[in-house]
This record gives sequence, C-alpha cells and structure tokens, in this order.
Amino acid sequence: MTSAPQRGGRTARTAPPRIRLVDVAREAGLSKTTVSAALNGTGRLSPAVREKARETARRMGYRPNATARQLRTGRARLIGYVVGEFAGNPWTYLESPYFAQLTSATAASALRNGYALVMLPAGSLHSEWADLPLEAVVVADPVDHRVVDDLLAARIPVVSDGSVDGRPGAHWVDVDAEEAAHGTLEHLAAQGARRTALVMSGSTTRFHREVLTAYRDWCAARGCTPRVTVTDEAGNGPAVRAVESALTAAERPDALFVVEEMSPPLVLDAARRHGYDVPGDLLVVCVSEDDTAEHTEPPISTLSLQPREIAEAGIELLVAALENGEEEPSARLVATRLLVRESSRRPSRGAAAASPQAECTSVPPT
Amino acid sequence: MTSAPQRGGRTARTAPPRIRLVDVAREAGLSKTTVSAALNGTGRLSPAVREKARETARRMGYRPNATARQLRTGRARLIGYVVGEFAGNPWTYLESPYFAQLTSATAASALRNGYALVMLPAGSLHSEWADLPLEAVVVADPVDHRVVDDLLAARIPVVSDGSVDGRPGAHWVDVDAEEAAHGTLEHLAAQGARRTALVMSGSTTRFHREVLTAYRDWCAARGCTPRVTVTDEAGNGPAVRAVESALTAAERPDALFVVEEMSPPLVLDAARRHGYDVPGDLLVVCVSEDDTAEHTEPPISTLSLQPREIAEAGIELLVAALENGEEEPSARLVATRLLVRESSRRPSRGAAAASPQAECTSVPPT
DNA sequence: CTGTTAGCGCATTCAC
DNA sequence: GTGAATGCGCTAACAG
Repeated sequence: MTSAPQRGGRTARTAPPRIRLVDVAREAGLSKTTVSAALNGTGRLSPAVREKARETARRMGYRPNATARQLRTGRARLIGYVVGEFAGNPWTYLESPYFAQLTSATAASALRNGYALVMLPAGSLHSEWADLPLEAVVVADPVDHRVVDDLLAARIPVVSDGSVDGRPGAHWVDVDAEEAAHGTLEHLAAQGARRTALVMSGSTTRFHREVLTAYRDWCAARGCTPRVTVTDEAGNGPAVRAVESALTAAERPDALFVVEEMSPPLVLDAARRHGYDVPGDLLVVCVSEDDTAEHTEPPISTLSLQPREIAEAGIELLVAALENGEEEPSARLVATRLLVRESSRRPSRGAAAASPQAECTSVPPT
Repeated sequence: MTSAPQRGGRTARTAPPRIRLVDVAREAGLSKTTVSAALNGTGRLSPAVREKARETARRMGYRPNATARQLRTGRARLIGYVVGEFAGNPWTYLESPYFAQLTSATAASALRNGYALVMLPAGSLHSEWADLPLEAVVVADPVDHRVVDDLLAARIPVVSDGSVDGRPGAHWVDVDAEEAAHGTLEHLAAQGARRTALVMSGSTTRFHREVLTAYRDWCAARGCTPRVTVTDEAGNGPAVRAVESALTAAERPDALFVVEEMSPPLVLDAARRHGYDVPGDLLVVCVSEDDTAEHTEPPISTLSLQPREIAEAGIELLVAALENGEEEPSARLVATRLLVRESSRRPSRGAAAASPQAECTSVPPT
C-alpha cells in the first residue's frame, strides 16, 4: 500500500477528495480511455458517448490533474525567467521600465507559444529551484554566469544576452549597441552638437561597455575629446548627480547622451537647475523606455532598446530549440530605435522644421 | 507497450536519454529505494552506501524528474499571479512602480515560502491555463471578477483585494484607503492648505472609490467645497492634463492630492508651467511608489500603498490556507505610509522647521 | 467503436 | 540495513 498524500488533499476533514478521471468513467458507465478521448477530442467516438462523457465530467466538476498529464506527456510547458537582483533585493530591476517591459513581453510571448513563465531569483543557483520542471530558462542580463553555466550543465536550454556567446547550448539575443551609439551620436552631430557628453552607468553590462567603446571610437574618428561621466551606483540619485557633474564640467557640453536607466524628467530638471535651455543650448537623448519622456516640456528624445522585440526573439529561439530539437545555439541582434523629440532637435532656424508629425525615426540597420 | 514520449525528450537523434533513478541504482549496484533515500536524506542508511549512491548520481549527472516527484507528493509548489491588463496588452501594469513592486515582492515572498510564481495573463479564464498545476492564485486588482469566480469554482484558493470580500474561499489583503485619505488631508490642512484639490484616476478600483468618498466626507465635515478632477484615461498624458485642469480652475487650489499612477516630476513640471511655486503656493502629495519623487527639486511627498507589505501578507494568507488547511477566508488591512517631503511642508516661518532628518512620517493606525 | 492494460519516474510501505 | 512491490492520475498502445 502507498501513503498517497491523502487523496485530494490539504485538509483531512472537510475537503471532498478531488474527482479523478476514473470517477467520471465509473459514474458515466464508461472506461477511462473513452472519457479521456472524449475530453481531449481524440479518438473516434460516437457523438452520443462523447457528449455523455463530457456532460458527466462537467456535472461532477472534474478537472484533469495537470501534474499527471505532464508526467505522461513528458512536457511541463514551463519556462523560467531569471532577472538580476540589485543590492541583494531580488527583482528590484523590475522597477525599471526596461525590465518591466522585457518581463511582461517575455511572459506574453511565452504564453502565446503555450508556455507559462516562472519568476526565479537571480543569485541563487539552479539547484535551488531544481524541483521545478522547467523546460528552458531565460536569463535576463546575467551579472555573473554561474547561473547560466549551471543550467547548461543540467542540459536545460538557455537564452540570454550576448555575453553568453560561445557557450554551447546558450542562445542569445542582444541589441546592436554599436549601431545604436553611432546612430545617436550622428544624430546629435547633425543637429549641431560639437561637444556631446556621455553619462554612463557604471555597470558592466555588455551593452554599456560597447556603447562606451563606440563613443570613444567615434570621438577619435572625429578628433574630439571624449567627455564621459560614470555613475558610481545604480538609482536615480546617483544618476542625477552624474548628470550634474557632466553639466558643470569646465567646458560645458552642448549635448548629453544619457546611457543609464534614469527618469527622463529628472535630466531636464537638472539641466534647468544649471542654467541650460533644452534644446537651445543643450541637446538631450536618453536611453530609456520610460514614457514620461513624451510628456515633459520639451519632450525628450529617447533611444529605445526594444525590450519587447528582445523578449519575443528570445522566446522564439527557445521554442525553436525545444520543438525542433535545435541543438545549435542561435543568436539574434535586434536594432534599437531612436525616437527623436524636441529635446534633441536644433531649434528651428526658419519655420517649423521637419514634418511636425515626425517625432520618430528609426536607426537604419547596417 | 507505451509510447513514452521517447525518453529524455526533445531531439530524437542526438539527445542522450535522461538519467533516471533506476539507472543510478543499477550503476551503483543498489536498489531504487536505497538511492532515493540516500539522495533525499531519509531512511537510515550506512554512510558508506549513502555516499556511494550520491557519488554515482553525481557522476552520472542524475537530476530527479520534478514532475514525477510532484505527482508522487501531490504538491507542485506553484502559485499563479494574475495582474490586470491595460488596453488589451497583458501585464502593461507592470510598468507602474506599484505593480512592479507588488510583483517582485510577491515572487520573493512566494519563493521564501518554497513556492514559485507563475505569470498569468488577466482577461483569460482559468480554463486557458488549466494544465498548470497551480496550488493557489494571486489576483492583483481584479477588474472583472470572472477570473476569481472561475478559480473559486475550481476550488483553487485565491487571494485578491478587498473587492472579493464575501466570496467563500477568497482571501484578501487591501490597504486602508479611508485612513490614508484622511491622514493625507489632515496633513495638508495642518500645513495650511484650505483648498485641497483631488486628482483621481477614473478607474473603478475600490481604493479609488473609497478615497473619493473619504475626500467628500472630509470636505463636508469641514464645510469646504470638494474639487475633484477625474482622468478620462490611464497613462501619464491624460494624467498631466487632469493636473493642469485642476490647476487652472477658477479658484486656484492651494494643495494637490494626486491619486493616480503618474510620474511625480511631471506634476511638478505642470505646476511650474502654470505659475505655481511648490510648496510656496501649492502643496503637493502624490500617491506613488516612484522613487523619482525623492530626487526632484523640491522633493515630493508621497503616499505609499505599501505594495511589498501587501504582497507579503497575501502570500502568508495563501500559505496558511494551503498548509494548515484553512478553509475560512482570511483578510488583512495594511496601513499606508505618508512620506512627507518638502513639497507638502509649509515653507518654514522661522528657522529650519522640523527636524531636518524627518522626511518620513507614518500615518498612525486608528 | 470501446475497454483492458501498461507504464511515465518517483517515494514509500512492508517484508526480508 | 536493504530491496521488491505499489500507486499518484493520466494517455496511448493494443486487443476485443
């Protein structure tokens, strides 16, 4: 005999044991097989029988046991989602619009493909949630790669960002950082900027590193001196101070490229406090997904990292790997999108400059 | 014979079949039972045998099958999380700091209790994700209650907000809206406000309704006329317009209580555009979890709805229901927290007014 | 067209 | 101290 966690569950007393397939079958005077086939729409059954089975199941309040079905079919249709933690606080990153959008889009894409997304804490190793039947895992922006390696060792398909390139079994999706930086700097230059300063997060993300390199190269190519301010910490507070520090440099910048998750209105406030007129004597572009940028006065140009595209591509890769048995790691580069608004448009020397509607321009792919 | 989804899964070709318990047992020259006991630390085994089993398992790269374990133990340790959608776009709410914090805190609390959180789309009925072995579901801010009813009909424990009160099996956690409104209005009055205007989301959340009622009552009790502006739509754009509309009323308000998810800096910007000095001739308090409020000039007072506390309480209730077999729905009221900053402090008529550190005051419980 | 049967992989009682 | 047998609930071969 088995100890069978007293059928149906939790409470020993009140809870009526959960209806099983066999109960329905007995009640309907049919066999398990028939009822199963009727409910799943498989097999060739007479309409009458099928209806009888369905009706009985409905009447008895039958709900199939998901776990048993999973065991039988060998598929759990569960995808894990790991997002970095900050200051020991799991999922703090969710509060940034970028990660919020990445997360919701990942969940939505997964669901569209028939998978559910499970939220997992970064920092912990795979072994800590090893009793979840995950078929694959999305690791957003891995700070250290032990999680990824741990997962790969367990032969669980992983999709992450470009930093996992080269690891067998690791798929990745990333944005084209160099193109993004180049496009933005060109845009600012075209609008008359001659002293574009870069305000950067101190984090070691691949994206940030690549933007920094691209900026330096760009400056070198044009023979201008790089002006870089790096924040010492994450958060709006340090970011504001970094912006202020950039704005009070000996040689005042005439454009600001903010590559840091910070609230766009705060950039504008800082500029005002230091006597800048935007876009009169300071052009501004922020890397941000925050829609407040549209509602400031003037509206702020942003460079979108396209989290929704990234999410979608990531899930696509994973699903392909899962369902077509792809073993080869695949990779995808997503183009960023520069949304040009008033903050980075040279004040019109003439009438209303460009088309009044055109508030948005894409960085063309290479 | 059975079709047993060709053991180990995905690829027919390359993928080596996954190692099972029985494989380890055979390899180690032991029985399944012994290996199982060794790995789970149960039973009384000789250290030598235990170590041998463990070593073999490690060497062979054995990973227990989570689904089989779930079926056997009858527990999946999975909690669903449903968050409202906006404009047909699932999880858009995640972008608000309130929901971002609620979500991350829910996931964290669940994990701390040994459960993983599964992201579910609102709008869809339970039947659409019925193949997930969910033990319970958190329904954040349900717009329509069909999801909740559907879940309850399936006898799945649910925790939600106060609007589900009275439904058998539905637990709830909510914030004390009336106390919050009262406390804030009193605070503003104490700082000299005589014409406090309310800017409100048009959504039909219980919280919003209750704040509105409390505001009206408060006005009635003090014999002043209510000034309410309701936004027609969600989002920062409509919210800014609502604030502007409140600010340009015939009789200009001397305080603003913004009960709407909007970016605090935008409120300040709007006030400035309309010639207000904050806090000189306009005191401002926003209901918000957004930390940008601390970094404006002046910093903005906020009323926090304490999403982290709410999340924690919700998971606690669910876990209690799951593990102690609680059938009776439980409920919990969480106190809000008023963080008083410069935007709602009457400019000091004397030296630096209160203690310079005291930027935060709690609304005392009733 | 329907019912009988055999596992999916694991944990667990019960004899040895 | 160890191993053989049993069943969690379901699906899919197979035989009737």
